[in-house]
Amino acid sequence: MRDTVSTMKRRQRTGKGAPGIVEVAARAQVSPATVSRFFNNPKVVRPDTRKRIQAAATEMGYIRDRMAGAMHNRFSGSIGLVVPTIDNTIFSEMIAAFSNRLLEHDRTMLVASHNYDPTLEVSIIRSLLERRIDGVALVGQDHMDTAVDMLRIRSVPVIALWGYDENPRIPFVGANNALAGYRVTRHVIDDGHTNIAFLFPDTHNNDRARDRKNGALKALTDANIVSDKSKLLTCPYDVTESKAIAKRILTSDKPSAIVCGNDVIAHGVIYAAYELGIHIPGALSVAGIGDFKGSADIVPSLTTVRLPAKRIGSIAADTLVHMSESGEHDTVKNQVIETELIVRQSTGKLA
Amino acid sequence: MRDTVSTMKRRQRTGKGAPGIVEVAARAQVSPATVSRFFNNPKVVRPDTRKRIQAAATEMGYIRDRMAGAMHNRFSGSIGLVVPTIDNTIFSEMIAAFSNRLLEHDRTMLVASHNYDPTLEVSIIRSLLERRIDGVALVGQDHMDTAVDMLRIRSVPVIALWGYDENPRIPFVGANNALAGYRVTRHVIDDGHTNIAFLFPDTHNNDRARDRKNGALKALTDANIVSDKSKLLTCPYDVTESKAIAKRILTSDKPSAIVCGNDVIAHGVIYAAYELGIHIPGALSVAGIGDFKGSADIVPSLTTVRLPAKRIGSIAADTLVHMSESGEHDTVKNQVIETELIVRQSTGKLA
DNA sequence: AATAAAAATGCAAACGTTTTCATTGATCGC
DNA sequence: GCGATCAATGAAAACGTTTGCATTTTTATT
Repeated sequence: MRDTVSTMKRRQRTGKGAPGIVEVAARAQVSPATVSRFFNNPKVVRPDTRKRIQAAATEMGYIRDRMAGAMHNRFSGSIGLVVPTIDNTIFSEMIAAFSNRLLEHDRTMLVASHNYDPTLEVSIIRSLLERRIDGVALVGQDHMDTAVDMLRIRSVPVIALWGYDENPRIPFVGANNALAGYRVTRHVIDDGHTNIAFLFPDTHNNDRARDRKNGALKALTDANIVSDKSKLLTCPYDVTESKAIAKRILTSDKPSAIVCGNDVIAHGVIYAAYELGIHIPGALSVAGIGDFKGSADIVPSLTTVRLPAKRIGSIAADTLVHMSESGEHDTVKNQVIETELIVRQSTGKLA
Repeated sequence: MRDTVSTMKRRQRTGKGAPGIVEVAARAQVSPATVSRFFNNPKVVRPDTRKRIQAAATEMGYIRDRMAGAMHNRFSGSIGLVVPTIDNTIFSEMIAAFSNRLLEHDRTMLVASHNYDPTLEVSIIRSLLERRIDGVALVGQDHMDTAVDMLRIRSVPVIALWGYDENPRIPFVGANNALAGYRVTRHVIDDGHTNIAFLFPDTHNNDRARDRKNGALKALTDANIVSDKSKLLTCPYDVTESKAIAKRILTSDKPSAIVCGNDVIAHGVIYAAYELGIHIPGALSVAGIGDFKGSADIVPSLTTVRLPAKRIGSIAADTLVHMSESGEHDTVKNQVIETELIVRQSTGKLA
């Protein structure tokens, strides 16, 4: 009798007819425990029982309730990814790779973006923690202590993406951004340019941009070129803005080369040059960092440094899954992704 | 005594020292029930009690466990978004908007991509259902029956994005893609072009593309232009591929205008023309659909039809939250987003 | 100040699984 | 063919909340 009441209530809750593990068990003539085992560790149940359960489950359209399971399990099956922005090419390729790889591990991804606001990041992490995520990937090493502490206390596996640090507080999967900045600048210098402008994003709360910029400036000093403050411009990751800024600088300062914090910025610069009738690479060399989708196709094709976003995403997903499964949170090695200078048609020797 | 055992076990499970609702209750000198009420419906607890609980919670760094809560609650606080691809500009702007709006509603987003594979879509939906999502947004109306049924049976709110349908099986938030295709083609025709090529993606499992293409072809027949099969090309949403295909067609068929299934394809066409030294719009008109980020900045700026991706994302998030809260799954009205022809410099009168 | 009504809180039973422990059934060596 | 081992299953106690109902405290009314 009481069974009926409870069942009815459940039905109402979950919709018309969503069966639970006990309904499946009843139909398969086994106990709920066995059904549970069937789903979590099939090999411990005898083949013919397996078949019966499988049949019952599909016939009834059973879908497991991982939330209920997670209460014992410690694992929710979801992994978080916290990025500055989702719709920027910089991250969207990585997000996609991360998500796809997670799917292969039978995990789901919770993503959220904080727009470079560390406080918002904290509340996002809190919100993820409320959902019992099995691990989180953050971008870079610049985070509020609160954020890192919350994760540490609950011993949730964390890794930092993109950044590179000799002595990181969070293990990372990333590339040496300073080197990337150095290399691309060095390439431009090797082509004979000395009047070089730089378009980099705000380095506040953004260690990747900071490293790249520092690397770029180091190449300058190494070559004994005095860097002029007026040639060091701040520019967000946005084509429209970079195009506007580039137009300004190209009509006033007239540098012979522009090094950009990433490819999106460089795209804007190329468009600006086009509109002003400045020939690339004849009158102006342009270089980016990142090698985004489209950088090989734009005309002229863009000289840049390849930072394999997809690989970072996949490796991050693998690592996080491994960390959560093995419980080895501290023995994780930092993973340095190699970068590569890609010389294309947007840069050339100074005439 | 037994309390100690259980507590120790929990600690081990959740990490070193993550307090639960009962620990907070103890410290605040109230019952767990009251703490629960405090978090779910603060106004039912007396102000001074509220203060005590708040204090205890922050001091102990308590983070609620929504999974446990969800077992009674019916709501998990997560909403799913299933898209064909994540890293394509077409969707990433929408995903970002969806996510941000969800965050404002104190919900989190589970995203996954299926790469236009309906079977994979089904298993993604299953996986989301296992996580007890409160609602799902899908893209378009082309889905396997299994997918829709699984959701219906559990009465999980669903909406379809982007698509438009007179008589949709899923309520939608989208734009009239056929009209968009019609308008942009019509514009090109009005400029005097008759030798028009079309670059559209595979319309299999993609009602948006299908509608756009049909709209475009309708504009053709309405203008009594015979559409030549050889001018109707299939091209994925990818700059590299569209550039290659465009180069081919521009050296053989030499159309005076190319209408593209979306802006990404159009970007590729513009690059192709550049490389071939074909002047736009002098010798070739190019038009896209979508008005993506960058389409206003590319040189020449792209004539296209604006389909406000961000608005679709935000509205979808709002609608889904409302549906899940109110339980009104069936009274939801379809929401048509208006499109707008944006004439820029990539199209011009036939000389 | 006493009583009725309302508001706040506590108790304990859910929620749908997983998992330990115990039990049953099968298998094997002799 | 018999006990001994091992594999497969079942019964029941968790997991950390929420919530209906009962109880206490507060407030309003006279």
